[in-house]
Amino acid sequence: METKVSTTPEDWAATYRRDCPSRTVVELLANKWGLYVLAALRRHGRPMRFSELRRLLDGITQKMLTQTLRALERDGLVTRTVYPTVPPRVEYALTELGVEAGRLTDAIGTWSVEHARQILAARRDFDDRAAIPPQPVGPTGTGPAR
Amino acid sequence: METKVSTTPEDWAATYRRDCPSRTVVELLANKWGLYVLAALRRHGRPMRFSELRRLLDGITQKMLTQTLRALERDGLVTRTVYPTVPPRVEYALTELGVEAGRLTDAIGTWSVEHARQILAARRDFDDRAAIPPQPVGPTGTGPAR
DNA sequence: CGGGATCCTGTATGATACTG
DNA sequence: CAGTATCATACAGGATCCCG
Repeated sequence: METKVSTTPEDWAATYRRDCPSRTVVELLANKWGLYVLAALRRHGRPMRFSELRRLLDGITQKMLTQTLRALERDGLVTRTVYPTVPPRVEYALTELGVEAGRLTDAIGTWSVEHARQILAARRDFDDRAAIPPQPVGPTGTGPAR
Repeated sequence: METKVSTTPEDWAATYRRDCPSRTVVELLANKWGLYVLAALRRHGRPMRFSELRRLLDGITQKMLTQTLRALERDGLVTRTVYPTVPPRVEYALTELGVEAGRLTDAIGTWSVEHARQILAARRDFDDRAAIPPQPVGPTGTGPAR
């Protein structure tokens, strides 16, 4: 209530409908590679080459990178410029829209880094608690050596 | 304002490494259901019941919802409270951390709604351009009709 | 170098049924 | 109601090979 956004609860309800167009947009951003590519391009501040992105994003395959870039290009978040030089040279740059989206994905990336430690701690904690032998019952051994 | 740890380009580089812990966090948020659940809880402003979430998030299966909530709980973003009433009643609430994360995912959801029209237009445009007949080549297909 | 096209497998996700 | 357990499968994603 304290936050003043232009979207109303009614808009949100529509968002949750599986046929809401915005869902396809969310799903574009809510995918690790799409998110990383956008964040990387935004942080880099200038166009990047295909291989540059590939090298930066550890673990991404050529297929996934191509696929991701295509999807982003298709939705108007990045532009693809081909320089017909001898060794082909293709650069990807963010559009205005892409920069905006990049701000959001960048924020997630940054937040994740800043809270990774805390979250991983909570995770270990949870796992430990779940690993406690299932034996709360009975006055038998307080500590079932199991 | 939260303690803003100045992120440097070097930090980012680490982010892109597949073994960077933050990646697991990103992947928690960068998934449509996780994103929607967080956003929904945040927008709702108060705890929600399992079935409430299920009804709201059109298309989510009980399995996915459970799985998503578990993951969020594990990472300390939501708390799970069970009221041992006759018909079981379980409520999910955001933790402080969850509220923060929710701000980010909410932002993505909101942005997606606000730009869906524009993005879908770009998408149609792209598809149309791609659909241009692969060259109404004149006489005798120059290329092997495969 | 920057992909396109294939092939192939693991996992994510869905559908269904059962339980406390 | 709020799950857990199972089974079935679609699709994401990895590995390869090839081409302009």
